[in-house]
Amino acid sequence: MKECNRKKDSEIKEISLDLINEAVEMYKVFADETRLKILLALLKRELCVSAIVDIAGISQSAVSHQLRLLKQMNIVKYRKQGKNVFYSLKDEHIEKIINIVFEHLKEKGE
Amino acid sequence: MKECNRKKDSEIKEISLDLINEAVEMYKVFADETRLKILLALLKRELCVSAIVDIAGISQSAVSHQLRLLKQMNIVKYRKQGKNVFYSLKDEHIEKIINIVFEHLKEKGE
DNA sequence: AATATACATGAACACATTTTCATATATAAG
DNA sequence: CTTATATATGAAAATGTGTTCATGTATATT
Repeated sequence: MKECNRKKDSEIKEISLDLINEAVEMYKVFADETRLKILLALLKRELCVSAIVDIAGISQSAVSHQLRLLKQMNIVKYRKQGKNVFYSLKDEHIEKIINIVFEHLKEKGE
Repeated sequence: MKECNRKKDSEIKEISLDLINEAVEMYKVFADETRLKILLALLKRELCVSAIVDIAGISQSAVSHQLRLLKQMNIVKYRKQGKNVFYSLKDEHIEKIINIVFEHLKEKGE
C-alpha cells in the first residue's frame, strides 16, 4: 500500500511557511519559564526591571536580556523614569494567548 | 529609591511554578516549525506517518521522534491499521491554541 | 521463509537558546 | 566631581532541542 491518505501537493500549501514561522516565533516567546513569569507579572501591572528581577528569580542581566527579546518581539513597551525603566504589555492579545493555555491545563487537571 | 513597585513575597506565588512549567511545556509543543506543520495538518484530518512525512518535509525518523513527543504531551492519539499508524489530535483545545495565535498575527498584519 | 514496507528508537551531532560574568552607560545623590 | 544605583550589553559557558544515521520491530506480500 502506497497511499494511506496522503495529500496532493496542491492541497498542502494553504498556510505559508512564513506565517507558520511567525507563529512559531510567537509561541517561543511564551515557551520559557523566565519569560512566562515576566509576562504573567506584567499582566497585572507595569513593573520596573528590579521588580521583575525579584519575580523571575534570576540575575538582573538575564532579565535584561529577556526584556530585550520581548521588546524585539513587540510584546512589551517601556518608559524611562529617572533611574528606572518600567515595562508593560503592549496589547491585550497577550492575555488571551496566556489564558487559553492555562484554561486548557485547568480543564485537563479535572 | 529602592522600591519602584516591587511586589511583596506574599503576592508573588499566586501561580505555582509547576503550573507555569506545564504551560511552558505546552507552548513548546507549538514552538517548532515541524510540529506546528504536523498539528495544522492534523487539524483537518487523521493522517498516517508517511503522509505526515510528505507534509513536514523532513526524514521519517525525525517525524517519528516528533510524533512520540506529541504523544507524550497528550496532544495526539493514534491507531494502528496493518502496517500503518494513523495519528489524530486528541482534543479541540489544540485548535483553539492554534487559532488564537494565527488570529493575533492576522490582526497585527493589518 | 524471505523480502519489502511502515514506523520506532538510541546515540551522535549540529545548532539554538539561556544564563552568567564582566563591564558599560545613564541618572541620581552626596 | 565622586560615588551609588538601575539597567543594558557583548562574549563565553552551559544547556537544551531537533535532525540524521544506523538499526530495530512489526506487519504484509511473495
